[in-house]
Amino acid sequence: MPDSRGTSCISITTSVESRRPSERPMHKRSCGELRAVDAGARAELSGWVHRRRDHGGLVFIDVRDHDGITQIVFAPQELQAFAIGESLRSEDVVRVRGAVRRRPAGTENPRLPTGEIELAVDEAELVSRSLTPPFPITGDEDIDESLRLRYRYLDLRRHKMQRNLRIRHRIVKAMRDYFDDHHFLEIETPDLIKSTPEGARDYLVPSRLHPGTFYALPQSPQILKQICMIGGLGRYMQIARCFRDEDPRADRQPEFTQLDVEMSFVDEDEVLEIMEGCMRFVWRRVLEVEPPAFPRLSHAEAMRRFGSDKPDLRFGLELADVLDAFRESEFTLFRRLTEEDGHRIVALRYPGGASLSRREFDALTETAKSFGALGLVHVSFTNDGVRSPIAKFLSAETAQALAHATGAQTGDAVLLVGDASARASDIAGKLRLELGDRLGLRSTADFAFCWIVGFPLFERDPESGAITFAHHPFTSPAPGQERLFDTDPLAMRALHYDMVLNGYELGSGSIRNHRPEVQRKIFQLLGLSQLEIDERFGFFMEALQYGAPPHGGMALGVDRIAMIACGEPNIREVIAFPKNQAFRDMMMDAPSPVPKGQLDELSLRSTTAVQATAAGTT
RNA sequence: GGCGUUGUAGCUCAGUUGGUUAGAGCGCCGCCCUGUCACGGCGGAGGUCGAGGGUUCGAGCCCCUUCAACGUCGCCA
Repeated sequence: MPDSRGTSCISITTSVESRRPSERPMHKRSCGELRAVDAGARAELSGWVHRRRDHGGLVFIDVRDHDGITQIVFAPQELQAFAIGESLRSEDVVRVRGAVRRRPAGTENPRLPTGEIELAVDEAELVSRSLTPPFPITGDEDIDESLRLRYRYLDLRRHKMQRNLRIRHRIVKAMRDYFDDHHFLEIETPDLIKSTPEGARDYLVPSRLHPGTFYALPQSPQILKQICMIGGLGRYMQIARCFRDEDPRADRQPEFTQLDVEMSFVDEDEVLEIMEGCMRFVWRRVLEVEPPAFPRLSHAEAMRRFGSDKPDLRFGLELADVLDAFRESEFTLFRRLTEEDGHRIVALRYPGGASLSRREFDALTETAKSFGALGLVHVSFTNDGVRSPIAKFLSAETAQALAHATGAQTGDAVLLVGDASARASDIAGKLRLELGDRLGLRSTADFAFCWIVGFPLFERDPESGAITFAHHPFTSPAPGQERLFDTDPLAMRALHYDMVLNGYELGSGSIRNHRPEVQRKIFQLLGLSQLEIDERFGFFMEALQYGAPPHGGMALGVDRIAMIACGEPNIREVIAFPKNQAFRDMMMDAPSPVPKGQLDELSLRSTTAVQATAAGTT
């Protein structure tokens, strides 16, 4: 008896899961499926009314489902069906049956995959009426985003969202397949964990059973995946939700998804290799393009050549150092910069920039100022010679040196930014991106990956002056750096790496500390007392003392990867139910007040009076 | 939290130096139409010009306050 029950269970499951089109009842088809070869067959279609074209005596409806669009035709001879056909309106749900037939010669629609055929309806059922939608589901015009978010279920019907979520699915599926092939285990880690107040702010969840205490939602599964390594699991991956209670930014959600990876007994090269292999696999399989090998740049080199630690390598226009050209210059503003250490004068080639008007250069200068520049010097190389506001201070040799350093030709301009090194790099880096945009060099169809390596282990907080970690406190120093712990920690380099695509940081990773004494030393340098280390990370420090393997890994932002792959400017376009820029869910209206009784149960009392809604007062 | 942009019909938008009854396209409603596919034709309904206050004989337009969306900076293992 148990056997037969088990068998029947399995057979039900199997039959549902394997209902591929060919095995469904003969006439049930999707709206993207029918072709000329199906002419003559009977078919049943279900879907939404996409468009209607009512000719009085003949009604054409485009029916849409997840798979595509098929034209169906209602003729007056079919009395009952025709009455339904005439009554159909946008977004009504309809189920129809009839004969598939080739369209009359000359009326095929080459823009539809199903455009050679149509369904002649003889049986129709109005399954669901729709109110007139607040915005059109057809077409791809931009709709006010708050409307789209409020009626997300309608927005999701639109072609772009269907496409984007499909691409996202394929990306995540490819990631899982890749890591499965490489013998990784997908392991779920808990969402209710301990608050470890470093880095970002935690979301807290009050405990009913333990009044006055809180769980935290994970900012990332960092410690848990390291403990998986200590637990001997070898190779871990997870498509993980992460939660960070930071202030809203355009490209940020309070909860987001990471591809989280950790491996034991590996060095930096092995992690880079496996992660690069993953992205190349995903791009090959989902986008059918083969990205070139990822160049590796040191952090210092990226700042020097591109003015950014996440350089956009889709185009050149690299930063050129021209400090030396101004050592003897009469242009005192720049000559002074040469007289003390720590300054940069960066030259940027602006192809075709010599044709810009004075007014346009003024506007560009304003842009530079918005990046933090004190000013912007431009030098134009024209047929009539060199033109520049500082022309009278520019010797022929200096102009020549600028052209040589940047590769500027006649017709180009050179932009000059002089400042303290870090600021000059930053400003010039942003100007470079501005030029890339103006010249159309940042196509969403191009993909330029790279690695940034050789980060410092620590940096100085610009406000407090305190030493803080550059990545996170579990990052291992590079080999041989440990002797600097007590003498010059800011000079220590870390086994930390970033993956960058098209100017976006996709994520970062590191080799972790597996020796408890090194981990303790780092916590101490960050200013944690022994007591604080025990309270916050005691369980972790203890775990490290039971034979921790060397390990390392990485986390990549899935939302951002999907965004770039889809060519979208915003991660909200690749998330089914995103929150708006104020982190509100406009469909559900969250966050919202809760009934007082619910707070009482949690031993909570709000210090802010919120206008109670109907739901909040019950 | 700072700064910027936007807010006019269901949607996307126009609206002149402040001037009489606020417009267009699409959508919606009605009638006509048997080969359309952004169908077509005729007719119609639909507006607290985001909200509040002010200046003015008169405000969609000018001023102040405020709300919202979006962008941007601060912030963000």
